[in-house]
Amino acid sequence: MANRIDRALVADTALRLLNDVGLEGLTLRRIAQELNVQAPALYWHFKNKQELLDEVATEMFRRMSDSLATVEGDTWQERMTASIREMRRFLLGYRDGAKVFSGTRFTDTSYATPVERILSDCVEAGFTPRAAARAWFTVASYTVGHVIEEQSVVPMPSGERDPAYDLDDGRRHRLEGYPLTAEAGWEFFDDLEAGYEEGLRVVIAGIEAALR
Amino acid sequence: MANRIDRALVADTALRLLNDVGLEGLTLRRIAQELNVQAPALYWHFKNKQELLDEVATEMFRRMSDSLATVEGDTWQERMTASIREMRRFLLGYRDGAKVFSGTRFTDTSYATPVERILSDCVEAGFTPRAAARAWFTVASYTVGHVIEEQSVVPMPSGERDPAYDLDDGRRHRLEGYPLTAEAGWEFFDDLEAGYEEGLRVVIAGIEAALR
DNA sequence: TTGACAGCTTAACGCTGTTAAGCGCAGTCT
DNA sequence: AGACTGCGCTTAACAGCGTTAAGCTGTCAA
Repeated sequence: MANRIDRALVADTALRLLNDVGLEGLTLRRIAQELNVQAPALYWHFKNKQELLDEVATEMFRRMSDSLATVEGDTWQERMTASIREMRRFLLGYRDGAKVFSGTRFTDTSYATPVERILSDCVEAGFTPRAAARAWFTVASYTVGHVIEEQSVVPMPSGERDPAYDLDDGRRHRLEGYPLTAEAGWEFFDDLEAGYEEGLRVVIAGIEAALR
Repeated sequence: MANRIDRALVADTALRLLNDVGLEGLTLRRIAQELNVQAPALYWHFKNKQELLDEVATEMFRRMSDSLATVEGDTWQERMTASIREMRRFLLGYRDGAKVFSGTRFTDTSYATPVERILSDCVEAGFTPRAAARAWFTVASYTVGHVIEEQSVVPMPSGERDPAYDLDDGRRHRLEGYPLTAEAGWEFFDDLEAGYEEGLRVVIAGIEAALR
């Protein structure tokens, strides 16, 4: 009778749902409900929930692929910066995006096209293949690690901050005697984007200095 | 009758249990069982499971505090490298250590002492307080991001690899036409420690170049 | 001796991921 | 045409999850 579902449709739906209910609320029953289907139906298409989440992460990467691969810039530094900046933008675009993305296994090789593009751009700029790979992993690890922290401060893509991270007088008082640590909190939590960008400049500069 | 429990004992027990059962198996009932107590008893000491996990992460950091703060080295580069290397060692020492650690809120200010020590070391070396904070966040984000990926390849502290990440012929065949990507997998998955160290050298070099 | 209250137990709730069994329909083969 | 096959789903159920409510027990103060 009704429309059949497949892996792609499930991943699509789960990804749309993610922004409403978060990773914790992303249950099989909730996904199934959105698809007008019963929960066990999902087991026809995925062997378990982890495999479904892997497909979701893969779909996330597929959606950013074009943006990562088609950046412009005169130097490899500019292009790598623009690429990874796009990746952060996409991760921030999904609730718990970085947590969903990190440590999950891609279900196919659709990631290969944009990655190959980025690596070959580096190689053309004079990197050895190994150095290109290391540059990418380094800048990607930094970005994922940073965005995970960012999303615990600002959980929703819409942008409201978790008040637990407010830099209020309570915090200032608790950290009396630790002036640098107190100021560091301000440096990190006040303007997450500026902080990320500065760290990104650091990593790119490091690649320039240590890997070329 | 029996010994009473408190937050510290619960966090201790949970942390010990973590290596046996992993983050997924770390349930309130399992923790309670280990403490010879019923699960709801934990709610006397924590308002919910997240608060318990926050305490676990805080205890993780407390345990690495001394190692992070007492490193030796002639230059700030050596000392920062040694510090963050210790952090990775500790994170790898707990199953799912990086996932537990990342994005959780510390429950007290016990983190401040070692952080203050590290930041002041940078400031004495000529950093502005803001640059010191940024340097630390950058290198810590890289490390946490990297270790999360590492622990999805090598889940257990004991060291067995997840065979799903084997660089077998299947993978080589799937990535035909993407030579750089194929080699990048080798670069990343073959020797995780060497890869981390090279990325760390990159980040430190970047701090040297962009933040001094 | 009585009362308060910290710290636990027992019982139960609604929810979770997951499995087993069975149903209905599309397409193939005889 | 009619039986058969098997894909894709349903219904029912299970053990275990986090969490809440209520009640019990021992300790200490008044």
